[in-house]
Amino acid sequence: MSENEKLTEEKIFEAATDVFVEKGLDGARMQDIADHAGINKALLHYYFRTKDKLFNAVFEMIAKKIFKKFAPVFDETLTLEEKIRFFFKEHISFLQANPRLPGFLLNEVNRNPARIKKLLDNVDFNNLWMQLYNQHKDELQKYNISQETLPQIMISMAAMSVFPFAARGILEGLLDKMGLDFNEYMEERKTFAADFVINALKKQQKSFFIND
Amino acid sequence: MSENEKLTEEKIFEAATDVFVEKGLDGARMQDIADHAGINKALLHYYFRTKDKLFNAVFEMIAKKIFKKFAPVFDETLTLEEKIRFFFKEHISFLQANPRLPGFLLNEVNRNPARIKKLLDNVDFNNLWMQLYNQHKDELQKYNISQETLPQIMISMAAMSVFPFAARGILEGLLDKMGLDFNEYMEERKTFAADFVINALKKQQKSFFIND
DNA sequence: TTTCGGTTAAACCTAATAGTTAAACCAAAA
DNA sequence: TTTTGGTTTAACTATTAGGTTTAACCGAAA
Repeated sequence: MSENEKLTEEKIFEAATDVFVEKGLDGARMQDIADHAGINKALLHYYFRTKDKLFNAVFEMIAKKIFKKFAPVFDETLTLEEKIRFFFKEHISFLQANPRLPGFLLNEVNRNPARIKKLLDNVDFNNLWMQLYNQHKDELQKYNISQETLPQIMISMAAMSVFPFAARGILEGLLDKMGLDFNEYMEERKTFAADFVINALKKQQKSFFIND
Repeated sequence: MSENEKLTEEKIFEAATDVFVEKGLDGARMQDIADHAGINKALLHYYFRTKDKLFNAVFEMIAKKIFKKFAPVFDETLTLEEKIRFFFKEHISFLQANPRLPGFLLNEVNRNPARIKKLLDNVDFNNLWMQLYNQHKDELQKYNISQETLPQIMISMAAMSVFPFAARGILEGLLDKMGLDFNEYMEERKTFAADFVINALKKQQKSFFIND
């Protein structure tokens, strides 16, 4: 019984995820979610009393899933360059498998910024930057990168990875007109973005060091 | 009379722009737009028969406004480096004055990609890339940049400029926790992004050239 | 003064939607 | 066999939203 219950709840949750991601909070319909889950509206409300509760559950799950994907950047066992390559490879791969998540998350957060507050409050970003800076102190100093520019760099990396998916509706059509395929383009981008960022950082090193 | 008519139409249009940008197509209410415009619902429908027609008018205006801001990149009178600096300064300034436009545009295009098709069909991108490539042939060859990587570079630039605004709901809270102000951050970003991209490109030059 | 076009007010229609309710259903456990 | 709990069916409520209608209003032009 409780087995069955879990199964139904999961079925609902997955259906709700699909519908909310595709249509957004405002555009989603409870009937549509019930249909997707293969159940009826009464049962849907029996499990998740209101649309809002259901949405919050879905939203929180997605937000956590996405933020978790940034974690490897704080993994200690890799060099800076390795981290950058690893990040783009992993992060873009994740987004290729979940291409609609960025647009969904960004839009819903913009509509209601309070939603993300709770999740953000659990993270000490100042500490994270410091941790990251200390992990790569020598590399960063060699490249003449101060702790204050770390946020600019990190946002730039996130931007290069996430933006094409958030702008997919435009980009896909644009690439299509040039005979390019979005997925191939993103495949290339994994290495392009890594090279791009690494080059940008290396160029910042003090002039009396020799580039290799 | 016709003067007055134009004025009312503009009033409605501006109100509709505000409401649609803030709430999105699904979240916007015709009554809300009428209230913002200081008129009643009957008159609103008298000027723009349906919500859809009104939205399309607003959407098209915004899309054109945004795309126009990319035009300077194809201006012939600047060097590549000048263009890059000019682009970030101008584009980020524009977005600072219109911070919600990116999120709005991206979201509505993702919900209904067909919306952007018409506008995209009027542009010959292959030709634009070629034009751009020819304008800076010597610089690009010196940096060892092929015509095929131009789209990657352009998207990266768009990403670096647009993404922070599209992700404003998250970024603002994040920066706040570090004692940073979003607007100051974006002010810095105008030069950071330009330096970043220029460095990345310069680093690509063939190894037997000397970086300066 | 009359006419006319933009405008208002208010009631109205219709469809959709979130959420509720109550009775019946049914498979599995007691 | 009886009980139980997840499930269905289907009708129902209340509310909201897009859009319509009609009569009245009002300032300016003829």
